[in-house]
Amino acid sequence: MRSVIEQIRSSIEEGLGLALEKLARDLQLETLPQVILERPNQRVHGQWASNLALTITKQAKLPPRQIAQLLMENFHDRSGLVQRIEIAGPGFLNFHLSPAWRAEAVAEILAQGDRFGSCDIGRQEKVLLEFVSANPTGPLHVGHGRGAAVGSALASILQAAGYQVTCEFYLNDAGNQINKFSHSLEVRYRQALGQDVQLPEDGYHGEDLAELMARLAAEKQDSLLALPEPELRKALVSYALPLKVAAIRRDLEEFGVRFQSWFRESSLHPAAIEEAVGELKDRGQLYENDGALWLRSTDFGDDKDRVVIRDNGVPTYLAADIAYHKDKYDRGYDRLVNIWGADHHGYIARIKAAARSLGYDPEKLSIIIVQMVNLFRDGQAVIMSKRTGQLVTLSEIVEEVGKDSARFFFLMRSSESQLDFDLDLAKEQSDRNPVFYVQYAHARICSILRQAREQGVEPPAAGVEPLSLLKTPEEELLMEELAQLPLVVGEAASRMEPHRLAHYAQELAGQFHLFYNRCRVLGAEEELQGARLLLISASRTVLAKTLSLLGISAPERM
RNA sequence: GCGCCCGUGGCUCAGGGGAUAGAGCGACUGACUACGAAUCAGUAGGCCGCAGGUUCAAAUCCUGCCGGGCGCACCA
Repeated sequence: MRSVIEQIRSSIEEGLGLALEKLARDLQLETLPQVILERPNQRVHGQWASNLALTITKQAKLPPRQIAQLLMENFHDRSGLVQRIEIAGPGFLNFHLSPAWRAEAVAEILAQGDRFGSCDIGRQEKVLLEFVSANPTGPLHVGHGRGAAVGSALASILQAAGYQVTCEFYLNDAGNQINKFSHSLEVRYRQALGQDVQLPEDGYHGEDLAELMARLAAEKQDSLLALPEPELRKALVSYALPLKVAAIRRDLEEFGVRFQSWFRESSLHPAAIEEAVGELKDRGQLYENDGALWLRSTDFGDDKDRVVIRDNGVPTYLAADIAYHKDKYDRGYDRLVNIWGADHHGYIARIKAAARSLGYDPEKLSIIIVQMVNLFRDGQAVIMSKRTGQLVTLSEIVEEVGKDSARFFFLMRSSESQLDFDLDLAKEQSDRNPVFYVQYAHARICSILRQAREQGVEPPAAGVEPLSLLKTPEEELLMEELAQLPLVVGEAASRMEPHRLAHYAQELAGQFHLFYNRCRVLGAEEELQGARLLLISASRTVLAKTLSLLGISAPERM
């Protein structure tokens, strides 16, 4: 089902399309542009505008305003909600809607409740959304936090936009870094037993591993040292790895992030990798050089060819990742989406090249790059170093500033911009903190509704009629803002940009606060009071829905 | 050197072919004996990094430069 605002838009687009076709016949135009409506940035320009006349002025060999005039004469509106069309500026067509549209839009919100905001641009396509996928060799840090926030919000948004979404975490539980992991574990275990051994330079220096091994040492003393080294390391990994994975899972849950699927890299070893490599070989995409097997990724736009099987016969990380992506493609999704940190952007070309080499459509695979996060405390950048294990973990952030604030900060900027995360601001419970601004609007509404109940004031049955009483500019602006949600969800989904929802939340909250300061709800004349109660109730629904799409709570009291 | 991202009011960032470039914070001035002042109103503040080009129209697209970040492994 399409929302009122979408129906109006498509009705105008359709009418304009027909007008254009007629004009094209009269003037014998050949190529017709697509009719796209835009929201004018100024209210005096109406609710919708089209630049159609400007785009065909050259072809038509007529001045744009004259074309606009012809289009306007040929235009018929099916929705019945277009009140007036004007030609403005260089040749824009501005569509002004009749006031009833706002009441209809708000009535729809009240009728749909938290289902409002959905749209169907996804047409139930199946999407596999992979994100976080951190190595289970250490805790999640801030960077993972941003990826987790963006991924989980995007999942909700895509779902609301009519996609079937599966969230997947790719668990690197095999390969070289597990070897390094096991080495570090052994060192930590021996250290816990009092031995003087040092971590390798490229080992995992986090304190978390030392703690784990101290616990194990307390439990088993030195009994494990009787094992030969490979067995010892294996035993340490099988003790530590599940605990690390569980810790990651717990940190994510506390951050409001859940995965339907945890895909283990180890499940690809060796059969799936051999199969993928075999297929590349059959397709002539591999060659041998210096004892290693190389993928001809330069054929498909990569900077250089890549080793798939090392000269010692061990597959590279890329080989596993190719097998993993082959598996994803073979599972039959319509779209694959990966969210990667900016430090992995150089990897895009080779994985896309690999997909093409296997005969898959690389267009199906989108990779969202999330830029780095810089933490600030007391106005100073917080220095982090992965090598020395000196990093701020996600759980520390959540503990310090709270889940809601952390999520909002991660989500309020475009993913492709670096993010300055001000810890002091994020935990500040004041008007400087945007997340409180939005939540406060919601709490304020709840407070009014609570008092209305206590006073025995009943809002009227929801419908167009009572809502038509709302005529002040603040009321109209609020109603218009509320109606936008399905469009914002659609844009955020199709562009895969969750930050649009965070911006919308702030705008909507702002519009509500403005209304609140200008228009008295309780104590207004009875019918108007009723209408306003309906309006704030719809506002509550839309604010709560927007926040829930972002994974942020909508408190009734603060 | 090559590749990707970013450069927009003092600060942090939206806008990514269209009409007078927006918001928040910060600064200044105002608004609570009525529903939550965690709010609202107003003022000041911009050659949208620079230079070319494409276009009826460029912050937006193209090219080149200049800054900043991140990558450039038979690591993951």
